[in-house]
Amino acid sequence: MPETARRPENRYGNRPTMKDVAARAGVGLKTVSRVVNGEPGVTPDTERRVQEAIDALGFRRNDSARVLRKGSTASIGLVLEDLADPFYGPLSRAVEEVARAHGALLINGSSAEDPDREQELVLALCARRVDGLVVIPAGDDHRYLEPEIKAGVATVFVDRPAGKIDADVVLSDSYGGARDGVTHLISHGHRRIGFIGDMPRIHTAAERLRGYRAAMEDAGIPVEDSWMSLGVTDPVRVRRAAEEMLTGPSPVTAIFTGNNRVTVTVVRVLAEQPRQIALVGFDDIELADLLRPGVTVVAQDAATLGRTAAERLFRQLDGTLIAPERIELPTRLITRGSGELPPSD
Amino acid sequence: MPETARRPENRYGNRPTMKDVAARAGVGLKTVSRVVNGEPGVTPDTERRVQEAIDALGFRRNDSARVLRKGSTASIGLVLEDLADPFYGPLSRAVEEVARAHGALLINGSSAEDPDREQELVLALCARRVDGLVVIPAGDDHRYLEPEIKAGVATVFVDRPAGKIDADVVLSDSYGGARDGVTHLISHGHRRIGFIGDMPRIHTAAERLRGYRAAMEDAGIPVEDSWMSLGVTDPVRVRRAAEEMLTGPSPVTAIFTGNNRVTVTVVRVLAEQPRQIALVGFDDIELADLLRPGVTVVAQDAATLGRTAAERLFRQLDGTLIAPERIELPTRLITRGSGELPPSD
DNA sequence: CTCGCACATGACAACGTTGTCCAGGCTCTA
DNA sequence: TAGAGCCTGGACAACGTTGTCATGTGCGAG
Repeated sequence: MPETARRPENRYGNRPTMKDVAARAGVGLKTVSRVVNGEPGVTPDTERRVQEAIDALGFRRNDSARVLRKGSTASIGLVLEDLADPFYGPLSRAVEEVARAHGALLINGSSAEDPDREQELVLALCARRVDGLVVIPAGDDHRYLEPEIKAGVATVFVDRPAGKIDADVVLSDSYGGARDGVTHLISHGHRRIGFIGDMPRIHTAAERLRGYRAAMEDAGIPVEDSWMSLGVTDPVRVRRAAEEMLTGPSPVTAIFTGNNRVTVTVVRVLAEQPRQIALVGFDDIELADLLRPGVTVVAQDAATLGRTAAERLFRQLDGTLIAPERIELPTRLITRGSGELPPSD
Repeated sequence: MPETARRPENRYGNRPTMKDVAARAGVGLKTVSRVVNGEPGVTPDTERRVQEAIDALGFRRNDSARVLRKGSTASIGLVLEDLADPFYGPLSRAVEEVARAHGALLINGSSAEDPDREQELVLALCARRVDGLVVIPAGDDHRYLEPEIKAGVATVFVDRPAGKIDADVVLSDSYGGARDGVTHLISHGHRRIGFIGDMPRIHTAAERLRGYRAAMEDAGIPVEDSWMSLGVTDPVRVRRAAEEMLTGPSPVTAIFTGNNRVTVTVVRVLAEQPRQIALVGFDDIELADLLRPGVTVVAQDAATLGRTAAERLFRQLDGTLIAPERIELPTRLITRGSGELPPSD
């Protein structure tokens, strides 16, 4: 039996192919293809016969083969830090909506803030020949993407800029937002203001820190080291950092927090304090308006971030876009009470 | 020129193939394949030559072709209601983690609670020949999936059961959870208790309503129609529904809410009321512990839901699993204050 | 020295689809 | 009635990879 088995034991059983449909309908292979794709040049009668065969066999076109033949996968990849983070939900959804409008599916993965995992994911997506990539970078060196981009994979970075390559970037004005937030605290009489943020190797964290420093400098306030806590996001350490700022030799009367997770923890800590401490947080958080006091935040619009990036991606694919660009979206200060508390000493 | 162009104008430019690598390395096509896949039977020297050619050309294996040949796509689909809903973030992430552990990518889409869109998405995923599907159903008839399941697409439904087909289901004990929550209110002296939930055509909503009714009946309390509001989730209508219950002829002293979105809105409404109204909500919400009073909830574990479903999916693929099963995960009552308020009249 | 064996390598078909091209049958017109 | 032109349908190659099998080479044992 020199002939190889007609059908290997695939995971997806033995699904009917166009050939099977053609045989059953008594027509040629290509005619089935025409019917399936709604191409012209098929008599209504033939079409009906083919359609019957399709229904009878439960045929469904194998897009893998189609992709191989056509070259475009009609899918885009989204690599973000953590799907479970409430900040990325709306962003992800916005990207999906745009993809859907362009008839593309969305493949997404979480990098868990690990550059290696980011690269692994991105390259896996490239191997699948996604048409484009929306990446929220974890690493700071994306030269590994150069051959891919050159090969035609549309790429847009979101939330943070790409490292060491020239690419489209869509981000919020972290620097300006943080400066506004801290200036807001200063305008309410605060001078000893703490900052708790993520590792400065993360671009947004560094920018927000820069905004904090700028606001303080504009007001002529020298910043003490003990007021700043960097690279701290897990609840236990944020708690300790906040408590130290509040009880140190030069205790702060207000805190600016660098992202939603830090803000949530600090809200908890402040709720336990005997005296009232002002707070402004970067990123909006749900129910912030219902707390007493309400939490004043510098809000960024995650959905717009995602939508803008995805639309830019598809414009790259259209060929409408030429040069990479950096788009910065403004933030919005939402006052709810916590940022308007006066200094308590 | 009867010969067709060697390379059509693909979206992804002209990427090098194994053939190109083979030519450059001066070896056969199959040898390149062996190197790329780490198969044995290649001299170190040959391997080095091939590897050099790969690096020089920036070759990356085309997984579309691989998929076509091998039959398995190493990817699974997740269809949920809305990626942006904080309840689905952790679920989605959990599914992704399990997929990752099995070397699979995750393709996901939002049905927006629209049965047609759900079907469209699911079938698109099937056409891509995903190995399996995790579906949070929007519709209540999934017979359209029968040919797919028969063809070998592993399928697990989450959060709500499949309609009219026999399939694996993983869900929370909505009935028991709701009954516990309402019983909790009754045990704190409430008799006029309101219920605000989603459309009863959604299984979880119906089950929670059933739990509410059961708890009331167990306590011998006849339920008045004006205490129940069904099919209402958007903030404006939830607000109106809540206000009507509070001011009607037989005003409620406590409210049980059927999901996180409803809970959030009701919390807002209750914060405006002159008298204190007790509240227990289904689904935990972030910062619920920081509100005054804290929000008592019936919590379900979205991550465990997702993880359980995904693990079951891969056990289907292993062939370890035979018969479809229905797995019900317990809920947990978390008391924080709002559910322990006494009746205010 | 030779036979056989292990091992490295490559030729070839196949996966299921789509693009190209050609054949046959029909209608329409001169 | 013959030729031109259109419409329908099918044969075939190609997409880039992997599985099967055949070939060639070198080496050790008898």
